[in-house]
Amino acid sequence: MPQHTFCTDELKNAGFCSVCKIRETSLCATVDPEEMQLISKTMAHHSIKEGQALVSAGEISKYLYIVVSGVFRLVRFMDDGRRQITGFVFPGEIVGVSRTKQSIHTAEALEPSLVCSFSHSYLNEISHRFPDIKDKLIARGDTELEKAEDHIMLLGKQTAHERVISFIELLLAKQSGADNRIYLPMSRQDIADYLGLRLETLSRTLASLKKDGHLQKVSGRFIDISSDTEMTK
Amino acid sequence: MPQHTFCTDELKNAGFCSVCKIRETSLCATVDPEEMQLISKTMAHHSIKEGQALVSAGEISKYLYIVVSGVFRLVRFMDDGRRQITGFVFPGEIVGVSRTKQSIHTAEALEPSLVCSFSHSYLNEISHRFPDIKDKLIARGDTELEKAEDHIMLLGKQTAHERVISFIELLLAKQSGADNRIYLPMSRQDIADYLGLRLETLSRTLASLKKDGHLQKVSGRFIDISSDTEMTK
DNA sequence: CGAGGCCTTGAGCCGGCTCAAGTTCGGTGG
DNA sequence: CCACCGAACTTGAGCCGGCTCAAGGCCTCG
Repeated sequence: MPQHTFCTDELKNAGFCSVCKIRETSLCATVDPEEMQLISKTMAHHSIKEGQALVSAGEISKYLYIVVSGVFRLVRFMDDGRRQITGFVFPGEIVGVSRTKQSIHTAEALEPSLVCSFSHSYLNEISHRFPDIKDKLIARGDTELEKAEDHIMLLGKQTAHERVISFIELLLAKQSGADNRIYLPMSRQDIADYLGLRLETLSRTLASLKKDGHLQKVSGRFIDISSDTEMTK
Repeated sequence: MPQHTFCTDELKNAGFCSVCKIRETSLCATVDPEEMQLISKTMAHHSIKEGQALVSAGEISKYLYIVVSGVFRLVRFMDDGRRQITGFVFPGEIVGVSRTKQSIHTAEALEPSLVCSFSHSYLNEISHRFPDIKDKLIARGDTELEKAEDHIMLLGKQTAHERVISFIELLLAKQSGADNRIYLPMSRQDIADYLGLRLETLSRTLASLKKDGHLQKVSGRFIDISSDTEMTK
């Protein structure tokens, strides 16, 4: 597994919340340390293979998943096969919030990933002791909604150039790590389906951004950004 | 006030939850009748004038509003003035779920409307007695997310024709009342900004749907649907 | 070294956009 | 009641950004 991936070996082997990198920013932050110890022993961890679905469209998910490492795409199809990616899910984010309704999209791993899962009934149970959990879930839904609305702005009003730049900035924000170089966990087709563009248009737009000097290098799953320009189209 | 509006006189005069038409489908359904009586007396009702903003982009809303009658548009601008409507809010739906974050859109009344409001702190308080309230809020966020995702599909993958048809079907679902005739509470520009189309394209598409026989009549704020065709483009 | 994905590039087309007149309609004042 | 006005909507003509179809590179893996 190359080290540019979102999935670190460290986490793969750990299996305990104490070393979880995303714990503090996630749901678990509302639970006190002793309780966490307890949960840590009973909670299920899953390692998800590349391409595997965490939740599937039309099914009701009994579990809520927290992505520990890896990236997922949320995919939705129209009857005639047109595919839209409605979002990507990064570490610390949640899949399967709804405990009642059937999911409208499928969540597929883009790379080998780690998630931990809580059954909705268990969450409901411990929410008596930790009422913050429900507040967190409400807040989380709100954040998701903002993401969706940003996406709506992008699809409704932005040009191809703007969309690609927005997308690169999105990834940049997630990957504060390796500076100037961005790793794309997803294929061109995934990106195009997220941006509401055709594969070819995306490719051409990337090429044009390189020619403009916005990007330094575009090669496979890596993009080097020209550090001086702040992507200000 | 013409009777085709979403805002009925009955509700305007009432001011008490007992006659509220949307109570059973909304948040309040989780509260038992006696408590409702109490709330009914203390709760604030507001009548919102056409064009008035319920919440504004960039501001934190201290209140959660339930739309009792009327329709709102959720508006968001880009720096250069491009406008996107990210959604419409119909009776029974909620505005201002977030108690912490500042709103990213403005909610403006499309017609004289009635809302009732709860302060977030009050909601938090009574949620001890009625824990279902938080579950309802979580579920509500989830429904919103589905709406947003439908919108994303529409903007990302549908043609102009499909978008207009989807929109008409959306209104049809909200207005189960007067059959075959749809009333548009919003302007053409609002619809266009919702659908990610230009005003002119929307107008032309409506004209073409009429010529195709999908629509019988398109005149101002009314659309008559050809009852035989089930809009199956 | 060959096969098969995945990505890029090319050429031409078309759906929706732009710019620019009309047209309709509700409201307002004479 | 009519004349006028402005806002909202429709229609027309031409253009262009992104799509389609098709070929050509470039990795990866066997």
